[in-house]
Amino acid sequence: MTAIPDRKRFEPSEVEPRITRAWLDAGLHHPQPQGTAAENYAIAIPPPNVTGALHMGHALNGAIQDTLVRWQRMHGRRAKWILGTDHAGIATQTQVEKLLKTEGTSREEVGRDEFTRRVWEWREKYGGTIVGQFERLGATCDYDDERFTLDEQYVQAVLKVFVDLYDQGLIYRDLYMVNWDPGSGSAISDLEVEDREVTDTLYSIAYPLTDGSGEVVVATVRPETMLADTAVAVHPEDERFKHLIGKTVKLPLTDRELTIIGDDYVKMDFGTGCLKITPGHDPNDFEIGRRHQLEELTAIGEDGRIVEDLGGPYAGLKALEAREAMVADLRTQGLVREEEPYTHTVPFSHRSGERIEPLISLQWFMRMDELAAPAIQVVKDGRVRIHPETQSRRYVDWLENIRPWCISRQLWWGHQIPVWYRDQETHVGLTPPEGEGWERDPDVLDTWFSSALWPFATLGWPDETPELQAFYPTDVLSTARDILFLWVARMVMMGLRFTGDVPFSDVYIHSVIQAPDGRRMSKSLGTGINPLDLIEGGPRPPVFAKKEGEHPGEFPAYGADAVRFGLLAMSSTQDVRFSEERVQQGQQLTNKLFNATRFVLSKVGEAPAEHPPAPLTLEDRWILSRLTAFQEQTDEHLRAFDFSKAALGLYDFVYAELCDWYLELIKAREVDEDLAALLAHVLRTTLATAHPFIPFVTEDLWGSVPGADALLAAAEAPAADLARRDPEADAGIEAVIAAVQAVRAWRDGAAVKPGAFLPARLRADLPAGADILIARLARLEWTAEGEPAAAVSVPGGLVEILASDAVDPAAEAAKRDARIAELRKEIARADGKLGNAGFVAKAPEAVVAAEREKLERLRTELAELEQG
RNA sequence: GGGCGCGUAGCUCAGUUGGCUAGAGCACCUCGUUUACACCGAGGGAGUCGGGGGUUCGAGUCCCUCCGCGCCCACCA
Repeated sequence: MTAIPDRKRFEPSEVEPRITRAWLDAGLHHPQPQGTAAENYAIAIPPPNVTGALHMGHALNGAIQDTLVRWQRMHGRRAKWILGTDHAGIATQTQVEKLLKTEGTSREEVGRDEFTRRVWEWREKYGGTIVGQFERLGATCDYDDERFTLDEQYVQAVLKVFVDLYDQGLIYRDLYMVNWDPGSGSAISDLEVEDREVTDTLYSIAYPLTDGSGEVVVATVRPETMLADTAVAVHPEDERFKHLIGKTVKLPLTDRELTIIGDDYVKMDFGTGCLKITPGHDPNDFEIGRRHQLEELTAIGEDGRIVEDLGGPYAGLKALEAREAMVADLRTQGLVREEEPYTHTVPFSHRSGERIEPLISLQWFMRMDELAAPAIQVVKDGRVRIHPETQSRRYVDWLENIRPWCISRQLWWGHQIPVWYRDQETHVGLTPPEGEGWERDPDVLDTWFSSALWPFATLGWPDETPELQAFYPTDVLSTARDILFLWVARMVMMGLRFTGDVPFSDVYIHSVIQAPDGRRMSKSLGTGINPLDLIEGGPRPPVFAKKEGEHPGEFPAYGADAVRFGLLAMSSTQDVRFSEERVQQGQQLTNKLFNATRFVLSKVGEAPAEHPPAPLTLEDRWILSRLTAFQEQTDEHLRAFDFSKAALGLYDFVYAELCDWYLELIKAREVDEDLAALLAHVLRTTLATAHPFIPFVTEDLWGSVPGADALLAAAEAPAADLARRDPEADAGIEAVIAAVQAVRAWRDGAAVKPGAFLPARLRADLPAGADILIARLARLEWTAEGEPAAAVSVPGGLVEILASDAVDPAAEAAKRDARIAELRKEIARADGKLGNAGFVAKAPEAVVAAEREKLERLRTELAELEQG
């Protein structure tokens, strides 16, 4: 037991490093792989990118997961928070490419092997940053067992999954339209594409009929793709054009002829009603092309330039340059009928930010329908529960409409696809084929392919390891909404397929924390905060200025507890705006606990560590009752993933019930052994219950509390003692509080000296012992002598303030009249309600009775006042 | 175009299956050097619950409609 430092404030910066050390030394973050997954508790961290630095989302999610893990650990479960990082293909490769550029070289120049070596080197250097930042938050991840999605063992798991799925016919290679990202020089999946609104020019271009009988006019925003047109389509029912079906047109700028086809995809009322069909460069046209067995031509290559064989004079131009040149030529030929600005949504790469170029290319795909069905089932039958519930609908909808997943990426950083080619032969396997002349597929797998195996590949799968035995399936997966499909759904599918079990039983989708103005937190917008700046102090970005226009100043060093508390308190089932006040509230809470502990310790000395004795007084019974309720509610809120309520409930208990009332109520009491033991018990239980939320301050204080040995983080949380629930004491102290508040309000209004004890008479029906407490906190002195000068309504009656210098009769009369008016109004309301035959007849009896009781109470109070 | 969600005090948000005089934190005002805490305590003002309509004895809560905002999904050139 160590003495609490003699200061008036909790100083996180002094405490946190020491406590972190103690936790790490104790090794509580690293449970032995024993027992079964059912009796143990596990959370797999959403692996941050190795390139990443901690942002608000990590901090919030870190606070959530650590709260859960600590809570379960303190309830006796072997708890493992699986830690690791993701190799993050595109993001990491881009970083290192940038680095190479500063060195005046490039990926292509150094070659694949050297490039990969450089990425590893880079990873060794910067990859640890984010893990250290989690430690700073107080996160008790399993630092002794850190994984990386490119660890040798993990690679083996990924390759095995690929080979198995290939053998089972779910993975195949196909020539198909993909989202080509010119930024990364790779295909990307549908989920990595985001739509942005763009204003383009919509060109109407005339295609002359070959029989010279006229022309059809098509509308397009991408004239440069016309070199790959293979048809013109009209709606088969379109009276204007249906007679043209089967005829041909001459494709301008070329010598080719296109057939006019009918397809009901074409909207008659949009554009010109004629649609140029370019299967090689538009996903819809691709579908139409396959329906009509059209040729699939490529006009724009993977480098974003017009290709040689179709390009003619435009070959080698970038797509946009080609557009200008072609439109100019079309104008010269008089074929541009109309040009108008046109705003529409266009796909962009989520990663590189460049406009997607739909291209046909040879890629690896995974068929998803067969995997999706069981993943839908487990959510429908509750084996996987998604919180909040509304998200499960999104999950199911997406899976029910799932499409093949393009899993190959034209990158060098990642899991290289285990496929080798030699002439017409293909070898798919965990090891290279025998013989000469084989060449391995240069592509790597989509990063999410390996992420999908995270909950079991981190535990050693496919080997039947003790870790897998002890911690799979995991319990909770906590993440942001945007990767429900990218990651969560795929983990469920892969988990079911390869382990035969769900990867986790609960998915918690947390809020996204936005800037105070409602924008996304983002570094480039200047709307982001580095959580470490909140913890340790740092610049406050302008959008976070306390008052608009004022200099934003600096964040004070709030400390990790305050930040954790603040983030949990502001979180919700939907997106929320960042609120520095909540963090401040957390800081105040840590300080309050610190001082409350100092106070209690000054009272209890070496209190016995035993259970509290039978409580002696009304307030003792009350605080034990409230403490029990607090424990129960905290558990309940955590079980429901309601972190905000849990955090705010903690604040309320500590501030209101414990400090404002209980500690004030006992201040004047002599602290005997019983009271000391009780105080120590209440303090220990409070610290233990609060610990998962604000681990540093509670751990620090725990070291000074009698009867609390070793580390709080490793201690067993005291179970809520239901026998201590005491409705009678609850009601009793509630009445005391109401009475004290009423008298205080009266005193304040009457400008009575705050320190003065006023003579008064209690004419109210209150539980035994209440009178002493009221007198103590409201500064009254009960006496039989004296004339009443003022009356204060309290539960069960009133307090008569007796005449003294402190009371001004005129002011009293005015206040009494005001209260009488208020009462009359409320009585009229209640009277009207009870006079309503419908109400009395149809409302539940209890409601009617309560209303009657209330009316009675008000009438009594009115009578008392009018009489006085 | 579909789907989900939101609009409650100056700000950020709670308000369980409709039912005590609609709440909290912060901000604001007043008072207080009561030895745990001024990063504190006590007290106070402040809301046509986005608008309109409906169901009901009773609506912040349920239904319809309109307005404003956010997110997700979707192939209109």
